[in-house]
Amino acid sequence: MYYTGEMAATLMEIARRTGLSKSSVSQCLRSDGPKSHLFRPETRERVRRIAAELGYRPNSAARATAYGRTGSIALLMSINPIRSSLFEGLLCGLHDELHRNDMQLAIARMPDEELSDDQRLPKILRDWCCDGMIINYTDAIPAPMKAIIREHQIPAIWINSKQEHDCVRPDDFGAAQQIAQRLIELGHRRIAFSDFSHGMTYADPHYSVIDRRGGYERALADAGLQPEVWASTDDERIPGDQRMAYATAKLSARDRPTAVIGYSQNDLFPVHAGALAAGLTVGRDLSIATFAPAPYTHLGPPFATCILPEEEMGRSAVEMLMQKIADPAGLLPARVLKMHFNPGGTCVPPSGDSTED
Amino acid sequence: MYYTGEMAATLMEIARRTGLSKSSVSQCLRSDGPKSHLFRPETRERVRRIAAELGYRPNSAARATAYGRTGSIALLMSINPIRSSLFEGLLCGLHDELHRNDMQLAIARMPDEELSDDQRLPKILRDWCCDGMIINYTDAIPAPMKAIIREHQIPAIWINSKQEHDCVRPDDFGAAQQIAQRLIELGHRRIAFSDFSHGMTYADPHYSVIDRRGGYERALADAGLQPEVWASTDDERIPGDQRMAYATAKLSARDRPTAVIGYSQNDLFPVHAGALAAGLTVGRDLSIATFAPAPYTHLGPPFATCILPEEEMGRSAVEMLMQKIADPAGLLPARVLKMHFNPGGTCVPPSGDSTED
DNA sequence: ATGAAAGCGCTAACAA
DNA sequence: TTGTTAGCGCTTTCAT
Repeated sequence: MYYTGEMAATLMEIARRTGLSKSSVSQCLRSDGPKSHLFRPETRERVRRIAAELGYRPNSAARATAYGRTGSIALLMSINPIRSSLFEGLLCGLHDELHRNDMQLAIARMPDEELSDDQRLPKILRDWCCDGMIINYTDAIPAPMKAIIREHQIPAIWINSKQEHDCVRPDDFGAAQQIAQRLIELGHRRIAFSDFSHGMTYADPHYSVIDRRGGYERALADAGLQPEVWASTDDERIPGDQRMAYATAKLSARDRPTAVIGYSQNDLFPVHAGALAAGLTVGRDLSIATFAPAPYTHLGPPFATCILPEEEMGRSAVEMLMQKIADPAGLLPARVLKMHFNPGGTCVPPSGDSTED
Repeated sequence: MYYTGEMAATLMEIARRTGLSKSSVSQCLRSDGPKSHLFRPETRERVRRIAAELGYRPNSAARATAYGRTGSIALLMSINPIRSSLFEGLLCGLHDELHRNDMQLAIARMPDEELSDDQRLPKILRDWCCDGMIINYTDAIPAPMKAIIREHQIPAIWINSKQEHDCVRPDDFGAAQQIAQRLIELGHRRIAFSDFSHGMTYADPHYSVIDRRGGYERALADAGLQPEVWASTDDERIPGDQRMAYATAKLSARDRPTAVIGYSQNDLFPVHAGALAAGLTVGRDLSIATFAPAPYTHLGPPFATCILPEEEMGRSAVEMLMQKIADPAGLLPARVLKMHFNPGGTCVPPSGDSTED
């Protein structure tokens, strides 16, 4: 039943050794207990010491049974590839805030196939084993999942997704608009937007695919400029090994763009290489900018970057979830997080050699 | 206590409605229960139906209290930046195998500072709340963590780290050796190894930093070739914005290497760009290869890559952990996972224009 | 300042 | 084939 031959220490054992009762020991051991301050400091100290000697570890399952809260929340994700880069910071933020609340994080990934079969539901949905959920499903949200959460009124916060309520997400539209405006202010007239990975080839893309491009187009429209989008379409796909050549061609043209905004860093690498091939130096002859958790720094001057507020999103989500757990009925307004623009070293005025309007 | 005004359904409630006893209901509901097959199919069906109607979700805390197992395992990580790329596949592997065992994954990240202060230990170490741990600490392993795991004899498997026992890791040495041998077989005589990020600047680097370079050097030595390492040293740092220039210089020399092995993809981007700047075409004039979860495909032909067996590592770790939970005393021999080499499109014979020995 | 007792929801050994 | 009983380790209420 336990790891060792000897049983693990319990409250009962400590009670025996200290001559106190089980409930007294329980109180003494918890600094937050409703009556813990009623005990003599010396008593509490004695209890602590014995507990330490015995290597006592509270059985959190038993506590959860009695207390009615598990002390853990779950992060739900699709089993389909997530942008793992988004993960590191998010985890930090979640951890930070959870730790402040002395709670744990469980991770659950859901293959869509299994959700149809009730028997094979992930434990996390089948059992009652967490106090709330943070949902990182951005699209193609499995119906059974939503149903279960609704029926059982499980406190849940959506992240990285556009929802009216109980939701946190970065302001992708605003960020893209901001980048484009900065470039326009610097004097750029031809600004391209590259999104090789998505383009219009997905029926139901992540909202950021729409919004980043949307913000860019809005900024250009407001300034009376023509947008130029480099993206795969249903008619014209741009596979990985052709992107660099594509960029080279575009950047070799007489009316080439003087700046390129990439949907992500991955959309900028081929642009960077294409610029080199076209004889241009990024950060001098060509400005580039993108969206990422942190500026890319291994390829010359740091890429100008709108910083994805991953940590903040994690912290906000937990914060909101705590409120939701306290008051499951209340609807929380969506939080839209501003992104900070780090100009890095790749955002400069257009150089003289390019065609000015 | 519960989410809704109405209490959540319990075994007791189902017992009441079916006219059965609590324990009968418990057995009927679990297909794996020791006595579940003793009940009439019609009884079991009735119980199932009522449970479903009531929206019954087993309280896994209560179950854990009674059964003595939590049904979850924890992944321990440092709070310091991990290679997040390593994360996606690992998570898949862990999830796969855990799901087969109907278990859950908890994530815990440990800031080193807090570990000194006993009061602020992460819940995961302070409480008894998982059946075992998978440890992703590769270096600078916090002493209190090790102590707790040892004292409480918590079943634990180390991943991504060199340990004698209870450990799974990729064969970085062998993989590097394999890459180098392939290049040598192709006719390359000058093969460089680039590790801009680490080099010799860290006192206690991840074992792969040593082993990848080591495997490379061994292969070259065996073939009687001179190694050429591009790495930061204590005397000569190569910051991010100088790497490309560094590579350009090296690749412009008359006795330039005809192939470069990068410690990671990030070490290859500057090389790729440097090659362009030096007028070389990667995959024709220059071969490159590296180690990664998957070949990089957004920059011309896919990078030749030794595939990090993340999923397999995750699965193996869980598998071993299950054994360890069953028999905590037994020592499991370390598993060293072979990597598969995917030649992609950047591994070709040296072209004629380079200096042949 | 401390203890006794009841109960959380579940499992398992033993009866019937 | 089903019920009874006794826990699991903890928290909380109510006495003292």
